[in-house]
Amino acid sequence: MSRPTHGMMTLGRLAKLSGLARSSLLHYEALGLLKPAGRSAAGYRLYGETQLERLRSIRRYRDAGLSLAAIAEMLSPRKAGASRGRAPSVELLEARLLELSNEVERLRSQQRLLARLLAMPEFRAARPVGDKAAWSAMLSRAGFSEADMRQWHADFEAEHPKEHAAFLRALGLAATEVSAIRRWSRQ
Amino acid sequence: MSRPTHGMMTLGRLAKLSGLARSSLLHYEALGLLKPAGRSAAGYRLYGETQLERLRSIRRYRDAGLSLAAIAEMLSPRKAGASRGRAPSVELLEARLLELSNEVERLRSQQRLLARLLAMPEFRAARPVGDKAAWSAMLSRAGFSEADMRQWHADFEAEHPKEHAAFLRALGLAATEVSAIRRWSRQ
DNA sequence: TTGCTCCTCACGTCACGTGAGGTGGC
DNA sequence: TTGCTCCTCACGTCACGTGAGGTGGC
Repeated sequence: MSRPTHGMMTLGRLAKLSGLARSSLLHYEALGLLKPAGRSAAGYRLYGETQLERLRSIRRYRDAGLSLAAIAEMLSPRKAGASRGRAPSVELLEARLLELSNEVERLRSQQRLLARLLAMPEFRAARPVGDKAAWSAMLSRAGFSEADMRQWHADFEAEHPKEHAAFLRALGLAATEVSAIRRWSRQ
Repeated sequence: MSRPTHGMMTLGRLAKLSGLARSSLLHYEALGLLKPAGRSAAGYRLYGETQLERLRSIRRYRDAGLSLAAIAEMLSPRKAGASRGRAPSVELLEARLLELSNEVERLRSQQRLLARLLAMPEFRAARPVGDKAAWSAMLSRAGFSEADMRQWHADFEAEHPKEHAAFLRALGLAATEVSAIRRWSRQ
């Protein structure tokens, strides 16, 4: 019961799989939100799929802005007298909630990248960036990956083509470079 | 200089206009992020358009996930030697950042509503909701306004028509009610 | 005069983050 | 043996929130 069973994982492993910090998981445990399935002989916390699933629920609700106290309330077994089982409609709404979380996460990562770019003194300086290579280098220093750059230009071009062009010209890029980037953004 | 000038506003007024809590504004002041333009004879803080603009910048960056310390760093006047003035490209990116903030806010409000709906015991109960009137009443108790309901069904129908239909049936609505809601969602 | 807003501390809260000091497993 | 992960306190941090006790303006 308290020895490592097949499929059991330790705190660090669960943290990695769930994408949460170890300190968060310990915090949830302190609040009574997430208990290990058991302990190893050496006292290590051991978790199973059940806990991972529960953690995913916690994340969904936390991402939706609920307080941990409210989540604990939601996930606690219903009081006596309430009908048992889950309504099928619950699954659908939870799926939708997850979708919203993912979309928010996508937008937030764009925000973070943009903010980092804006925070760069070289970018805020009044003089233009220069050419395409200098611009790529700056994006890279701001933490943009190759895929981020591509995605970012593609979104900009798709949503505001005129502003995208104006922006590239304002950077000091030559007309041929501007066209090249825009063509590549539309592919 | 410290008397109420035309266009000056007090703490509460600025809080309302900016959509932030008064305590947040006081906190920003304690950090040196936002200083009043002056004080009234009675000691009231007085703010002008300059401060409102600065606050909007703070919000944009905060919404993008920057810490207040990082924002203070960004908004502080550049060190000696740096070229003065703003690059025109900065404006464009800040506008984009604002757009992203607004979109995130829209999604987050949907999340909050959904989470509140999911938290309702009546909704989680295994027995179906019943008819259209009961469903509307439940949405209303979850904090949905008339516009929220409309928006929510419209999004659901537009993005996942099949799931929307399945969901409405799972609520226990009659086929005619399901069709009515879907038609109304597509208008 | 009533009711609302403002003031200044100071302490509370929420969701973690960060060591310090020590033990366990490939 | 080395390096990594784990353990348990306990205290720190970030961004506010919440009074307490008092003054100001229509």
